Amino acid sequence: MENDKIYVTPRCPIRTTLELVGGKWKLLILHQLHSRTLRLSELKAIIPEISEKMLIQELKILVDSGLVHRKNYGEVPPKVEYSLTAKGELVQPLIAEMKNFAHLYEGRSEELSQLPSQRSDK
Amino acid sequence: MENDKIYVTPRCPIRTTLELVGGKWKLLILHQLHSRTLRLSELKAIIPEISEKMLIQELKILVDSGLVHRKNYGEVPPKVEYSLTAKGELVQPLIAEMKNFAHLYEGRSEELSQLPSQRSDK
DNA sequence: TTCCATACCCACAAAAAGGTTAGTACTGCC
DNA sequence: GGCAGTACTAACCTTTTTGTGGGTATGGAA
Repeated sequence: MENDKIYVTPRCPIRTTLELVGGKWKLLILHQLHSRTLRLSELKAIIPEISEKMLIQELKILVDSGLVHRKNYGEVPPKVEYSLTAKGELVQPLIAEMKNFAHLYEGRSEELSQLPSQRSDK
Repeated sequence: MENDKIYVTPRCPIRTTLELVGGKWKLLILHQLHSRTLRLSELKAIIPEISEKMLIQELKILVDSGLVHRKNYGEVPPKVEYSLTAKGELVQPLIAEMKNFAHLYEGRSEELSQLPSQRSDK
């Protein structure tokens, strides 16, 4: 069996996650959609740095990967609402870990020694 | 914490984390270095898909950001060992969450004791 | 009629990320 | 001398990602 040499290549879950939520914007979008519904224009206002094209493009990818739900009201002027799917809500603990890591990384060395692997459960 | 009108821009922890461990390779390298010391050639063998240039480049960034420790033995032929710093070990829960997310995304939430059927993606 | 607002699309350009190939320095081995 | 092994550098190139500036459709308001 493969014992010593565990190559990272085959179906690595880290890579899977990277493919799903990697890049500059996806996690920020998913974070803003956490437990609420937003329209495109609202997302644009909340994340002003993202270009409209990027926002639309990333939302489409997230919809295609099943993390975001898109509800089109078919009205004029257009009205479309975005929200997280059940799978999309699964990124929440990941985002929480990222926040936690960033805070620990930024000069809170005192608390380094006291937490081996604090996990936030719900 | 997350309020209605919180813009994502100013010193967002998600962005901080993205800057530190974002990209295609950093998390894979950090994962391999978890609680062990590896030389460049060993990392190269474990992650065969990464080019040597990328590996060196990413390692340098990780050293600069204080996540990885570099020990140069000053010998000839060169011998350099890489390991995680205390801050570097902090990414472990993050990686664990990514693994967890990937598994949940792929629909293994309820079939823990079952043999999952081969899924061909990637 | 003209304009507005919304959620898009498209062509193109710039920037970032990643990859390829070559070469360096040093020592010990044959 | 010629070559192998190791951790790197540097020049150059390709691919991917991100950004810019335009345009579309529709119905109602002005």
